[in-house]
Amino acid sequence: MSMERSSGRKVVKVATMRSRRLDYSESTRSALVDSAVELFTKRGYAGTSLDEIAKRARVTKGALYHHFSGKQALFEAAFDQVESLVYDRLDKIMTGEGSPWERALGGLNAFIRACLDPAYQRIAIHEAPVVMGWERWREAEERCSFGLVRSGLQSLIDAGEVEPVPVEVTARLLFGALSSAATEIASSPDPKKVGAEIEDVIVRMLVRLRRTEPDVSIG
Amino acid sequence: MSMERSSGRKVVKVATMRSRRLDYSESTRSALVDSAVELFTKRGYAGTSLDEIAKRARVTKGALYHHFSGKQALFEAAFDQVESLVYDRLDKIMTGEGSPWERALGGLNAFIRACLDPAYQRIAIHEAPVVMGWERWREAEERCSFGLVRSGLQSLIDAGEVEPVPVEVTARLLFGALSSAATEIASSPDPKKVGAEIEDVIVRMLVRLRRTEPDVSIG
DNA sequence: TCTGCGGCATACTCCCGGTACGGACCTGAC
DNA sequence: GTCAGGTCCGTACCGGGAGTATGCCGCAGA
Repeated sequence: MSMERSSGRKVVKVATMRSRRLDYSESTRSALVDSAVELFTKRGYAGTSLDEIAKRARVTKGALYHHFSGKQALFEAAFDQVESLVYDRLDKIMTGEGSPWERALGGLNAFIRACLDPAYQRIAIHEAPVVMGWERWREAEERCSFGLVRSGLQSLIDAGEVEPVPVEVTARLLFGALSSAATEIASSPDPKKVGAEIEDVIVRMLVRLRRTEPDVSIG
Repeated sequence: MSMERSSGRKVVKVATMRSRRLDYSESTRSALVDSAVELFTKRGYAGTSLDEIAKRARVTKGALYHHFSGKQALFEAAFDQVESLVYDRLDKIMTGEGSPWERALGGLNAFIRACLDPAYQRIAIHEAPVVMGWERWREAEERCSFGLVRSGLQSLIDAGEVEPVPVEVTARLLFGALSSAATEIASSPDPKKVGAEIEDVIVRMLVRLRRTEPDVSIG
């Protein structure tokens, strides 16, 4: 974003310096992605024209097609941006400190909070499977949010915290429940309240799966 | 479909008889819906043109726009058709004979089998929320499949079969899990196997919620 | 038999995704 | 310096598809 000129100050040229051109190019690219995220979130994929996106990024379709092969590719870039933000947050929690149980609960809570973001909602959860095609979406989620859900569940089992359920299937069901819950939360008049209710029900479900009954510390 | 002429046989005109014109009209309408279901299932909403749909129904866009206000309206008609088929089957089971527990398990099984139908998959579960808008989709599901899930859960609780969980939220989570499972099942190389696995996990979850441990007759 | 209208076809308009091409500007070679 | 080549982006255009305007054809009611 900061595109200030060096205002006369002589800059030392260390080795092959990164060209200013490349900075500009990257800047317009990210402007396009930002614009896409915003408009796709507001009006959806089908309801947004490339001209609008380009205009909002203060360029033309020419620039857009220089950076992206088409509308779908731009959508995927927007998807990546939105998804990676959530992933980073979750990953930090899930691989952080605390017991597997605490980390799982923390991750659950973080995911539900992430679902309050309209962009994540509409782009990553709702439209992505339709726009990108389900196969491709699943593949992408494999490396992102869903991957964390599965590994979280796996470590709970490994740690002997919960009974050995079939990981793959259970994780998919859990992720599906969470995804739909996401929409429910975001479109409810009181998202925080509904979010808390949902979290509560899921935690109680998990507790039921627990082996060690004593010392059940629910968030 | 049966458009046979009366072949000369004199037909008695009882009161105001249903006009032949109306039969024709209704027939083309349903032909359009059938065509839409088939093409939307194969190529998706965005990938299907109205000309294709009309052509497959052996009419033109003119007829299409006579019966439907636009592409979305036609999609909703296709949605209704696909959804009502599944609903009828489920409703028959859920309100049929047997204990609440048996009926719930039967309904679950029927739903998973319904998910093997590509049309239900793609139209009702996948694209409907995006095409119709999530609000409208939710409203429609309220009266259809989701309504059955909730009422099924409710009667389980009323009958004292499972512990009194928050019905609304739990039903939503369950429905979300089932919906995503639907896709998983249909796009797997061995749908029947995956379907059975998923059913198994969900049943085990329900069993955990059960109050009366003895005499647990699963499937 | 005439009129009205429901059912449908034809011929367009407009919007939008995608393509072709050209021009500005930077960069490196000589 | 300058010239070639390449990157970055704007402009003009094309084709397809959703939606509209309009008119014909034939059945229904008088």
